[in-house]
Amino acid sequence: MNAFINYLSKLVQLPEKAQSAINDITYSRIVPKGTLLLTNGQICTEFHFIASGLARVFYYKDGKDITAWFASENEIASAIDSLFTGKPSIYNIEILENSIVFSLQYNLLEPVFEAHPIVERLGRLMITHNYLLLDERMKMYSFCSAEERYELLIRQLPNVMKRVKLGHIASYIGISQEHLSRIRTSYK
Amino acid sequence: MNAFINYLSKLVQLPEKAQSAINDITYSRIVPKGTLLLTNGQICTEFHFIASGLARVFYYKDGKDITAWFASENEIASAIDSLFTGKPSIYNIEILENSIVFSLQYNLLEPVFEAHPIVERLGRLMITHNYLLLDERMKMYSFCSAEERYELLIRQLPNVMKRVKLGHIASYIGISQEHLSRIRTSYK
DNA sequence: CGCCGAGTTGAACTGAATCAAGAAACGTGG
DNA sequence: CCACGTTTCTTGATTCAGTTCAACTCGGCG
Repeated sequence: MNAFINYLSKLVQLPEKAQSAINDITYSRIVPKGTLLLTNGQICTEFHFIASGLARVFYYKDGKDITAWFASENEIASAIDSLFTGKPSIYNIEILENSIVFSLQYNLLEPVFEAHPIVERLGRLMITHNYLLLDERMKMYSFCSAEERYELLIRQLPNVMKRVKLGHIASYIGISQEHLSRIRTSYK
Repeated sequence: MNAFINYLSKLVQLPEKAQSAINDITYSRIVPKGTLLLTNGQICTEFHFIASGLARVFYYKDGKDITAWFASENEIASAIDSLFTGKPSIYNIEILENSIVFSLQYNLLEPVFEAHPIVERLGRLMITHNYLLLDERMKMYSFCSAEERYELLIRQLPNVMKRVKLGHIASYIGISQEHLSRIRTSYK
């Protein structure tokens, strides 16, 4: 059982057959730091499970690079806007550290859903989980000051914080790099 | 076929049996303006389909009332933080206009999922849809000015805009009521 | 050494909040 | 149908959080 199936198995009990059906449409590889798994404008047809390493999802707004999401060990990185709609994505997916990535080919998933309703459930649970995360983030965004957002972040993603550039974090919580730098130094 | 089943049928083709299984755990009623379908601290066990009328989901942050979501005709209103986790909700659900509401008892849904995998799919698609909406909103939040957010809003929810109080809209887009008032008058 | 990217610091500026007061709109009872 | 209080919306003045731009520091690396 590989790292990806192991991750999925924590969400639902997956019978052997369902496991191998998923494996059949998934491939794994070592991805070097700096690789772009997706560039904006492309259609995203895979979703990526980061078995080890670190990825960042970002987009451009008025030429500025805005971090939308970080995905570290045992997390998912994908351009949901494209994956679920079939339209070109506005997101880029960048690998920040040498990583082991499992990529599931979403466009081959439909027959697996048909054959294994348990996988349908798995999909539902995974989206639900991410929906709750996003809802949490949304609440933090509206009506938290820059300081509060920073404090929440170091509680929520302490490990990621140490591994990424300051500018990436700043755009993730919606403030300028300079201001984040000041907040940070004012804490001790 | 009632309004709720009709709505669901646009997402997936629902066999008769699945329809009646859903109907069995759903009840409809007329809810007068001003009713609170949920108060924060309660556990939310139902999700509500607004067949006609208007609802608002909100929470309190430092004593201030913050709108998290509007749901008008053919939309869903629920406290997802509680519904999907079983924990008490931070949200309140308020009916803003006399409404016809279909309430599905979520805690009775599990056996329906078991018996009808198509309903599992329905659940997945509904969450996916809402996830994309939230993602859209998140992007608008980060890195759009108050004006830009207002403009986006009148394009996205033109009908809701005319029916709710200014303060509700202001907190929905994360600005003060006074500032929204100024923005609004500066447009013509 | 000297360059280069990343982070820090400073000063001026600005978008938006807050506080406070007034103007409309609304509903209710007489 | 009007008078009243209550709620909602607008307007003004002040304040503040956070941005912007520019200069500077620091550590790594050819």
